Amino acid sequence: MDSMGIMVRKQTAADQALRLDNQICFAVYSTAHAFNRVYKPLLDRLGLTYPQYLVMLALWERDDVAVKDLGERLFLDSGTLTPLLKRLEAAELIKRTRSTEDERVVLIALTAQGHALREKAKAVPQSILAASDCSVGELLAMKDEIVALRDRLNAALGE
Amino acid sequence: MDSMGIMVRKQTAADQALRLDNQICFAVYSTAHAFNRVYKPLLDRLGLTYPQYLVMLALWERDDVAVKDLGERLFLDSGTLTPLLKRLEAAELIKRTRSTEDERVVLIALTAQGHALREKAKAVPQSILAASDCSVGELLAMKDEIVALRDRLNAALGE
DNA sequence: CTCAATTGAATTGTGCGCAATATAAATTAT
DNA sequence: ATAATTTATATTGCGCACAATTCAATTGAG
Repeated sequence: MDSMGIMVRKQTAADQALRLDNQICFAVYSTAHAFNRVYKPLLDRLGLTYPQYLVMLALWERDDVAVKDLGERLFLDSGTLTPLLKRLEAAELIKRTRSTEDERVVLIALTAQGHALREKAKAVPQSILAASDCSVGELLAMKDEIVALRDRLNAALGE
Repeated sequence: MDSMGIMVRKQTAADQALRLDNQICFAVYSTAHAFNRVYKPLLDRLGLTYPQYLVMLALWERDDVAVKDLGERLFLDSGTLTPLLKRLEAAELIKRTRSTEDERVVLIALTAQGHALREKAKAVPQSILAASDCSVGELLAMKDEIVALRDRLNAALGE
């Protein structure tokens, strides 16, 4: 109520918290999509989608790894990775082979083409940096903050 | 080459930039998924998915709006929104009606149930805040930085 | 050693996200 | 007024994400 006795909606903290513009989750969600859209034309030239690019980044650092291991590094499960990896295999960028030591494990290794693609990919980060219109230092600082948030969120899940 | 004349791979800036851990895009991507996983059990109680929750947040601020308008606020197109809105209509949270002034336009309005759901949703942000294990001030500061980045990325798209 | 429990991957089903296309309504140009 | 263009939404197809389930291989308890 205001002083005239007319019903006025009180803007509580809970009301404020529900505003779209106040939500960090929406900021993160919409920025992820913005990144995806900036990456799209660059990755089209490599014949990769953005999630496939992430898988290739992980494999360029270390391959001959289990699907499980890849999933832990990328925070993805087999439901996402299995079909994605089959598409990368169809594109002859990776090879999937059952481990002889443990027949449950499928090992992912890069093919020669998969290794070679890394050279073409080297140009990508530079383009992204340009699109972000931001210094490397600023981006790395933000990255650290966001990763810290992600890790706290993931920790909350495990409780 | 090192001093012994043995071939040693030089770690160039381009090599560093391809490291998964150095990529802000992966930080944003994986944090968006982490948020989604934290939201899931909370939103299940409301019968909403996370994108549906975002649509409801937007509508609680202003409804009786065109699909186009909703899309601009959420950075989504009709290919995403049309089926999502049909599901919200099936759940009787919203009503879709053709505008009489412009028959191309579909107006989205909340139903009584749609309005009512807002009360149940008020508890959500508090739970997210707790999971993020972060002060409101820190989160708002990060949010502003991320939104600024998103806006620069989107601006780069328009060029 | 045997059987239950666990583990790693694959499968199924649902819901985004988006490019490309289609369609109908409105606007503009001629 | 008619044709060409633009605009708003819908549809189709593909590729994630992820929950839930299945299945085979491995491990562990008794």
